[in-house]
Amino acid sequence: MANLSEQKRFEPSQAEPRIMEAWLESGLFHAPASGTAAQNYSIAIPPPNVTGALHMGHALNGSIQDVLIRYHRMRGTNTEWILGTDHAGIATQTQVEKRLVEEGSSREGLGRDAFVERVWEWRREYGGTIIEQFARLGASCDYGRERFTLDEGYERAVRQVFCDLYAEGAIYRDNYMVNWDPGSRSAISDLEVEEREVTDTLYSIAYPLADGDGEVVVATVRPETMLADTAVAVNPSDERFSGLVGRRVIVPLTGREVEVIADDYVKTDFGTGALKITPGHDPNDFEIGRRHGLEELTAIGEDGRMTELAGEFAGLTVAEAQGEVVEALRAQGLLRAEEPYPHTVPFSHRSGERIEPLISLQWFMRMDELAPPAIDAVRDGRVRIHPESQARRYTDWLENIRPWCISRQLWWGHRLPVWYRGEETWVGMGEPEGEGWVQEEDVLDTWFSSALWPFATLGWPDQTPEMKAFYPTDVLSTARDILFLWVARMVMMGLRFTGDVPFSDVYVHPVIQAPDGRRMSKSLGTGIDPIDEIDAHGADAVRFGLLAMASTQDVRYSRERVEQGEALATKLFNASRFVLLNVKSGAPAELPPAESMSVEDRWICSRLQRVVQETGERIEAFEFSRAAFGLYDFVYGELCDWYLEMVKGREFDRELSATLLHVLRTTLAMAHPFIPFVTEELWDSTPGTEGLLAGAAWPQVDDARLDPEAEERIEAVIGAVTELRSWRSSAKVAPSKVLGAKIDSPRLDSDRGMVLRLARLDEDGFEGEVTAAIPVPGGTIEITAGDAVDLEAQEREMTERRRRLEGEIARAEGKLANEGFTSKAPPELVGAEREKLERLRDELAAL
RNA sequence: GGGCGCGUAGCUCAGCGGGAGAGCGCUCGCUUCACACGCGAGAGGUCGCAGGUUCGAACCCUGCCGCGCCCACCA
Repeated sequence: MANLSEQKRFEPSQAEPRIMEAWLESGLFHAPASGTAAQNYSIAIPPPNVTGALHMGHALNGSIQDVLIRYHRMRGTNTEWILGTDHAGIATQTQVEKRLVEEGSSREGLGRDAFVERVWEWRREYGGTIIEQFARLGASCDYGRERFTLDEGYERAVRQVFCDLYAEGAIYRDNYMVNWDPGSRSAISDLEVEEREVTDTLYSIAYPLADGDGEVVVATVRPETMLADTAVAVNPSDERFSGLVGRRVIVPLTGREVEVIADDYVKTDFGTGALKITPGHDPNDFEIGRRHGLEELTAIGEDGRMTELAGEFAGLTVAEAQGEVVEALRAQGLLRAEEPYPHTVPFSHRSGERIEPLISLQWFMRMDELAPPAIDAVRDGRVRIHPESQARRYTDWLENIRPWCISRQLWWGHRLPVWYRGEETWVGMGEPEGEGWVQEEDVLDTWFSSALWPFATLGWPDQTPEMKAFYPTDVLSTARDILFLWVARMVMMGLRFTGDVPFSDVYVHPVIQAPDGRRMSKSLGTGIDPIDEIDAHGADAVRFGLLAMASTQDVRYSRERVEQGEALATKLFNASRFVLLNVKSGAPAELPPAESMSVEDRWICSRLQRVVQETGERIEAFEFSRAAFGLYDFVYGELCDWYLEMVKGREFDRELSATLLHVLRTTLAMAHPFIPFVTEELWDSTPGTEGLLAGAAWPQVDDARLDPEAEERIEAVIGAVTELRSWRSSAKVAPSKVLGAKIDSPRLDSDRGMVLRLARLDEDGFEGEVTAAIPVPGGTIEITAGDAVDLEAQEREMTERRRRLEGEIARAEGKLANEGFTSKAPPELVGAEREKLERLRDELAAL
């Protein structure tokens, strides 16, 4: 460590890499796979995308998890933070494809095997980046046990789960309506779809009756899909159409005759009351079609272009086809109305393209048997969600869960363990015996493998020592947006395959928004790179800042909070310097017995006990913001502003040295989970420490050191000094000027020396006319200031004081005169109010 | 359309039934022998609006206004 007497602040850039290395070498981050999960503490990190870069959410979540991990490790628990990355199917494939296009190549040009090999290369080159970025934060993950959702063991777990679920019929293949993403050319799940507000045109189109006896007018925003219409539907109770049900109409442009059917889904008060039914291209129509056994036609292909069914429109894009269809209808005089129509439309979360609902042959997973146990686990408290309000979102979603489309038409991911040969289908851990088997081309939705994360990372399906030691994990800390995508699915899979919940607590952390309140996003240009912030302010500062921001709600990124953290690190550094440069060498490692300690020593120890206790409780209650501020307040307020100042008048003997060192060591240990680097650095220079702080014990709370008497006395001293300083400042007394004083307060009697020194007063100099009498706890202090005081300012100050006191007295009197208050409020409160009134009157009299 | 949350000092946020708080910013003062990335002292708020409950409301209830997020199959 650099020379303490010269360095005036902690230098993160030179200290952090060195300290991180020491931590890594120590092996402290690696927990032996011994003991049981009940004894041990473990967290599985939400695996970041392997191609990703650290964003603010990661930084916040990393800070939160590291506080928990470091705290429990210091508590002496065998603690493991399971690390790894996610192969992130679509995101990664897109990124590599983009690179290929830049090179003038393409996925198709390369072919599947070469492409996948190319992605692995990419992963080898860039996959370590985000892990290194986590390390910059000081995250104490087990870097030696890093897992990847596509590594060999993991793949085995995925296959096992797939095969088991297939065997029991929960996984099946079906022609079904899916969200087709023309951007990634793949089906995606409901959760990957986002609704956006769009203004389309609502067209009213006349469908002539087949017998020539009139027409039915339907309303649609997608006229091009009429080419695949197979019915027109009306509400059975709609009298306007009562005679029509069962009759046939002609779908214009196609000449196809379809039936008018009755279905409750159709609203009578919307549009024209008649609905064209396109089972092939609309999710609702699909449901209606299945209910009525309608034919499912396809006019739009997976390439987003019209199929042969579209006749003259075949080959056009959907948008082009819409225009042409409308023109053709207009030409035939069948277009009855067009009006602008704002509504919400599904878009792909990944590619940003408009979803094309299509019927397609996909693999699905039934959720109706997996969901109820996962609901129960939260209801009966085996999984606790914090904050509690999120639990309802979780259960609501699970209660309305629908089949999950798990196949993706991608190349990067877990290829389904399914083989076909003619009409035969084989599902198993490996390729079947015999010739001619062809493996399914599709891969699994990335979230399918992520759902196994807490146990697949520990060697499941084998009963490994790691499984025994760390499963179930303790806490899962994550952002709100993946409560369904990931958390709920982990609970379901965990219960189904291990028989146990994957974690006992879910902490849903806030979202950090951009300073202007918008979403932090790269595309909006609103992102702030945590690594830049670490470079500028240090990892401790960023951690503290993020934790301080992380109250229960969403919050705008506040650079000030980070700077507050930076200031805390500097403050702690300088306070430590003060202690370390002044203590006597060879001071005892033990705290002196309370009987031989001065009142301020007993006070700071007492306060320290309380803050240690509180900090631990707040960490365990996931109240990180309160914990961080509590720590800050203690260090700045009680420790530096008061205790160290009080101590300055004293000789640094062995006892004081021992006390100072004890207080320093305890403070460093307590602060370590929040600001690990600076505390580790200082720990190294502090006598009486051994080894790394990261491996040291969390401070023992010792009730015997609680000292209400000392707390009351020092409270009085602080109160008096504050009053005196305030008076000095408003009376414009030069800060360095020592004034004469006479203390008249029994409460301050034993501690008069401290009061005098901190307020720059001197009892021997008390002579001449009394300039002011300052009310202090327990009495007054008279001051003789001679001409050192600005009399006018002093008089103004006194008048102002009197005015304020009179106001407060009036208020207290009013309150006590209110019979409702004296008779109904708790007696101790009324008593306190009476005492207060008396005290205020005394103070006024003293003035 | 439903659900959740938020509107408190110039800014970002705590507080959630008994005398309005923090950080930053602002003003005044201070080279006080750890720290000027510091220290001390201040200014600044009808706690979104309107009702209600209560002896007492920023805090509980109702309504309204504004903002955000999530869920949802009216073409």
